[in-house]
Amino acid sequence: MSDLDKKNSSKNKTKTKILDVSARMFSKQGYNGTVLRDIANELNMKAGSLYYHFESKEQLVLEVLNIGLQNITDKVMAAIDALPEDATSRERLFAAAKGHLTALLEKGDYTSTSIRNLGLLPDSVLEEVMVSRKKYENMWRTWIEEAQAKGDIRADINIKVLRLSIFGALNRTVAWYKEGELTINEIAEIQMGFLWDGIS
Amino acid sequence: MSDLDKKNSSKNKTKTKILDVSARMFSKQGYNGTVLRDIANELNMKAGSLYYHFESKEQLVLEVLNIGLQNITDKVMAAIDALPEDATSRERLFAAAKGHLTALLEKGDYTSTSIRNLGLLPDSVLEEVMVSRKKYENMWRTWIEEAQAKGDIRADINIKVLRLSIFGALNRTVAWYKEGELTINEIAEIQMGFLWDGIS
DNA sequence: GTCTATAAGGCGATAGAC
DNA sequence: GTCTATCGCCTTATAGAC
Repeated sequence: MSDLDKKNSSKNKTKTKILDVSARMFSKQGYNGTVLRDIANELNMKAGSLYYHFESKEQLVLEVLNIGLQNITDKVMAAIDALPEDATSRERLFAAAKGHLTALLEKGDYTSTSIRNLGLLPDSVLEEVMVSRKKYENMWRTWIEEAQAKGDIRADINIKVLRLSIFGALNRTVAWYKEGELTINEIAEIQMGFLWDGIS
Repeated sequence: MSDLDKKNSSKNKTKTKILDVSARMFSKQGYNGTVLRDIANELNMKAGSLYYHFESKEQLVLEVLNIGLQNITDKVMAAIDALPEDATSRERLFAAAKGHLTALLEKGDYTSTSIRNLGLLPDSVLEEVMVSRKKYENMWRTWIEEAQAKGDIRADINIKVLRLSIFGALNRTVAWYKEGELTINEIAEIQMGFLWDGIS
């Protein structure tokens, strides 16, 4: 039995449901603003029962964060891998942005838990999640450096500030995105378009 | 005696100190992650004593939020007012961004409390602070609309997404800014430069 | 696997002494 | 204005029945 099968087997169905509800509440109300009783209530369970599946609240939020980061990494990697070998820097960065934003807004409860709570979590949790977070950021760093090396991003551009500005603009989208008006891909296209081509 | 004098008179010195400490802790640890005993401890006081100055924790955070918004509005308005009559759209928006970022990073405890906690606060607090927040956002909306009307921002630019992207990029700066490397004005200049001129 | 019951401690807030 | 003392409630977490 593969890891994936195990994850979705009935054995762990309850655990998955707990994670889903937790992700939703952590991302909406914050880690400190979410109490285990609320999570249990939503599942018609009692708070104590959660401890059969998780050994602590910290462990629970840690799993949510790890799944979120995995989701976003997978989505962005898939978007990049789907590109042809000879894709331009522009295509590469726009594809990455679309993947990032899709993971954030579509299955966003897990991913936006980290955005909403980063800096507000117990230190022990933060430390554990930082490693994979740095890895994800490094992927972007690489793509941006390559684009600048090829001359597709001007040499005078501060790419550290650029990367942080991209994350800033994209991540903030969770605070104002409403389904219906613009598609996720359109928003990513618009936001990256500002940066790539300018607005003037 | 003017309002300003009253604010700084010895009569309200303690209240001001409580606000300062509260702003720092709310912005760093979040509203729900900050307990009144921590605030009192920092001031060599007991938690109960805070209630001589504030009627509740909600009232306390509300005052912090209002001061923060006032700070940022004042700073941005001052930056705009300092411009000559015939300033260009570019100068206007860059000046606003510098003012915004300065208020955010320099006296940032008050201002970043709202950024850090928005959506994680009691509804009653959120409602009260929304009015002035909308007013501030409307100032930006106006400047951006005027710039597009003058043709300084291209007609095909989605200015709603633009405004939200500017806030996203600028506000996120609180998460990574370190004194020493780049000045606040340089960061604002760089970030607005990406948007105005593009990076390619 | 989930329940009830409860421990052990933290929280915001209040009352009254000083 | 600040203190001590405490109330009433809520929180995470555990133990043992079912």
